[in-house]
Amino acid sequence: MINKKNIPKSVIERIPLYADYIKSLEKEKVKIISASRVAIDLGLGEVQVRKDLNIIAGNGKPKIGYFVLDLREKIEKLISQKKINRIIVIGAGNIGKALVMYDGFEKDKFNIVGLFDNDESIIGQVVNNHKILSVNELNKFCDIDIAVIAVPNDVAQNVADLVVSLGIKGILNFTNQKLIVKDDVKVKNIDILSLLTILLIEQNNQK
Amino acid sequence: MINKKNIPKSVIERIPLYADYIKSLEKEKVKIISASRVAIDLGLGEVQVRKDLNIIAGNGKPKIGYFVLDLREKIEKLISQKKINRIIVIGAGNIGKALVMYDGFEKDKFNIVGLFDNDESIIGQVVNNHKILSVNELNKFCDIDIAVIAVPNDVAQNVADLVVSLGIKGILNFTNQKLIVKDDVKVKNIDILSLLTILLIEQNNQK
DNA sequence: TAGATTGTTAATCGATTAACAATC
DNA sequence: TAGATTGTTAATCGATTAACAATC
Repeated sequence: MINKKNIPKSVIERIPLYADYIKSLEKEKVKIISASRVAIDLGLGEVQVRKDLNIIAGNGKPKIGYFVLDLREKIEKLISQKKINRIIVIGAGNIGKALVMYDGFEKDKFNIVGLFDNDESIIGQVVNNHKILSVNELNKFCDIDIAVIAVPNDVAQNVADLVVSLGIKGILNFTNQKLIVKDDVKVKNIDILSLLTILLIEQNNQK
Repeated sequence: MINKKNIPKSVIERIPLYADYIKSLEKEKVKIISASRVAIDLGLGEVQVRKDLNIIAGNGKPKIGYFVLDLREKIEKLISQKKINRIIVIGAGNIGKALVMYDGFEKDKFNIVGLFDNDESIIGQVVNNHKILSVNELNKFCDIDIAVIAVPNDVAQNVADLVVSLGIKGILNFTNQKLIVKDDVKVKNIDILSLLTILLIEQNNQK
């Protein structure tokens, strides 16, 4: 694959925001948009948006703006070459089940293709059309883009090791455990207790 | 209240990590710890830890290190004056229910004191000892530290407005919707679709 | 041409890291 | 005293913002 220019981390993190916004513009049949308009609508700085869009798409027309269609295509290409991305969820507890029940995925190019657990007493149960499978069957699945880990903290690292050994390159980690992985594997953490704690500190620190 | 020295955002975000670590040291009866040991155990830079601990506690003893007990007390004070912090969950869908079922809260000084929804057909149901209440009853609750918003996107801002009007100063937002609030109200977003998208971009961008 | 908008270069800001001074 | 560890000051790095140049 041809090497892309490296996009700064901070810009990458804003791409989903732009993606949603561009989608809404297309729905409203807007054809052309200026950076300043985007900035106002998203509550960002104008210069920042101009720079971001330049990095992301890089072909705005002075005096005119950006073609919405082109922006959408450029952003789509950045996000993924594939139309549908395959996700597995490991851990069929409360969080795992909630994810499988969530119906916002299909619309947004994510497809949950497997739900796994190691608890014999629930394997075989069906949650929203997904049969809970044994983790032993994990290796039968291929071409997985992202694994969601929603197991108890103390087995999280083991599960991560397994997932990495299968060649999966993206992990969404719902546990409290900091996962150690090779650095070509990307991990995002959703640590609810930490976020609650940070909220308390920020409240407390502001008085 | 006396004004504290302002702790940088980046340091605040690492405090939960240190807090957990210090707790584990106390469990193992460790009395004294050095910054370099902390750095190794947490996989952080040594200088960063030294600076963080200095900001957080600020009374390390050269040649000795930090007293674990003192670190724990300083961190606790930063996190909250209160022993137990009161949380409400708004939205008794999959995510809301999963949160109420989660049993890691009590141990960690968070207490869910109310679960709310506006769907008449589920109000009155009981989830893990929490009766689902009507959002109309929200105003009967006081002294709430954090509201978790787990409702459909299109009503998220309304719920946020309500929550803010009740004087709540911390929001954990599970919706896709960017919430607009007064700036003395702190918001943390858990946007699963965005995180999945960022994972795809990072994978794609690295090839 | 003049004005609006993009794109680029420079300045600022905050966070991290490196080098060194202080101290028990 | 010497060595280990903290604390501080300076350098570096990345992200944001400001100022300006380019252009349709």
